[in-house]
Amino acid sequence: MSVKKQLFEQFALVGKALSSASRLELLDYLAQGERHVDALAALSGLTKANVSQHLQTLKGVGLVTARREGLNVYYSLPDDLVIDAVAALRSVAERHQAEVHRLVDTYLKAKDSLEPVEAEELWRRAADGVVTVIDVRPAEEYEAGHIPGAIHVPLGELEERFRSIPKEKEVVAYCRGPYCVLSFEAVAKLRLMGYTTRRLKNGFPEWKRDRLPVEI
Amino acid sequence: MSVKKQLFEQFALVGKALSSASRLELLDYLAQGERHVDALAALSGLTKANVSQHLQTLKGVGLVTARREGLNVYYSLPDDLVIDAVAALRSVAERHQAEVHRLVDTYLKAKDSLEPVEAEELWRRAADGVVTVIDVRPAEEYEAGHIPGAIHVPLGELEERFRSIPKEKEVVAYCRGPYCVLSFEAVAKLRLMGYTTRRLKNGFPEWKRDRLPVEI
DNA sequence: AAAGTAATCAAGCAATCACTTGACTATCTG
DNA sequence: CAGATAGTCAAGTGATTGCTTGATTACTTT
Repeated sequence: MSVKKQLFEQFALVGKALSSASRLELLDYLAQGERHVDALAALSGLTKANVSQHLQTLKGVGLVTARREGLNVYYSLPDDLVIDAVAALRSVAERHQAEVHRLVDTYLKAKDSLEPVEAEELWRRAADGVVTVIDVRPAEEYEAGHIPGAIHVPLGELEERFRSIPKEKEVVAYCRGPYCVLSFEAVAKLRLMGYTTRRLKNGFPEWKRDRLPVEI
Repeated sequence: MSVKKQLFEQFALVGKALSSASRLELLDYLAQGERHVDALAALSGLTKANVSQHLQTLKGVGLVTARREGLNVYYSLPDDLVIDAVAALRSVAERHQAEVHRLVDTYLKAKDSLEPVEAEELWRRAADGVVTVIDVRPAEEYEAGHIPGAIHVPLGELEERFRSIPKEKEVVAYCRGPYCVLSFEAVAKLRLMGYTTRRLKNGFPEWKRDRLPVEI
């Protein structure tokens, strides 16, 4: 085997030692200070024999050091390199997890976003302030009456005016009715910009018909 | 399973991905730049299918990213966190390896140091300048004749004079003969000071008897 | 010396892993 | 469309791993 391969083999041994959740947990406890085997077993909920084996594995690659004192063997971290190594794994995992979450979110929202919001649900959530309602109809129609608190953003002006819409909250777009394409297009554009967006199931006429509050 | 355990499970996945010498080698190539599967297979000497599998593993925890361009899929490192993680493993491995080497050396030298040097071997190595020869007998005996190039360091003056003995070279101490304790004691003291030291198997009288060169 | 406690060792099991082989998919080119 | 190429998938095999159980060692206390 080449020298290079041998080197990587050595590094891999360290990786192998760090490839078990139990061992990482033990290292986490040891990062707080010296512990003996029974204490670690109690903290982790593992059997004593199992903890002992994990500690041997860690000791085998220099991730922990042992010191006997009477009956007890105290384990501890030899230096900060160990903490650095665990932290590095953590960073990679966290960054990747964040990416996974984002992807899952996007996917789920994409599915949900095809499901339009019911008027009753929208009213309830708007009252809680957890959604932004936007009206994408032409100005005349907006001025003739709209859902209370709705921001008027005609579809043609969406590109210039989307900055006024907070990105944190879900956005619900509505227009003239269930077959009005304006809100579909608004949702599509906003989603491309990174918004969580859905359509109101029906439009403003239905809202009014259902005796829900109207602002002029 | 507890949230905490789940977290460690995630970190462990990253460790697992880093627990194979082949994968670390692939990451090393990718650290130099984007590469497609066949190129990595050629560089590493692994089969294409195997490289592909390793890359899937790495991608699974976000250690590499893939980009398709025509027939080729180009892999690369998503960010410096990956390099940091590998470097952390490397550091731990290297520190530990150094310790292992030190321990093995100490052990081997300790064993060897019990084996006295043969006169013929000493003469050969002294001619090469790779050993320092010290004479620990009293001044009168040294002045009556000694091994050429030998430094006179009577046992009683060892503590004050050891600074004149280079630490890099092996030190060979001799005195009156195989049963002369002076050289044993000198060896013991010098080893405590960190020297690599052995005794000459026999002493100066035997050296002279064997017609080896003498300096006065 | 005997009893008791902390830790380790040893054997065994199911699960997982690395690697191989051969088939399959995706993409480009003639 | 057929043929070629890059990459992936799927199944199988031997080796390794994590954990359990019960025995053994190391040390202290009585």
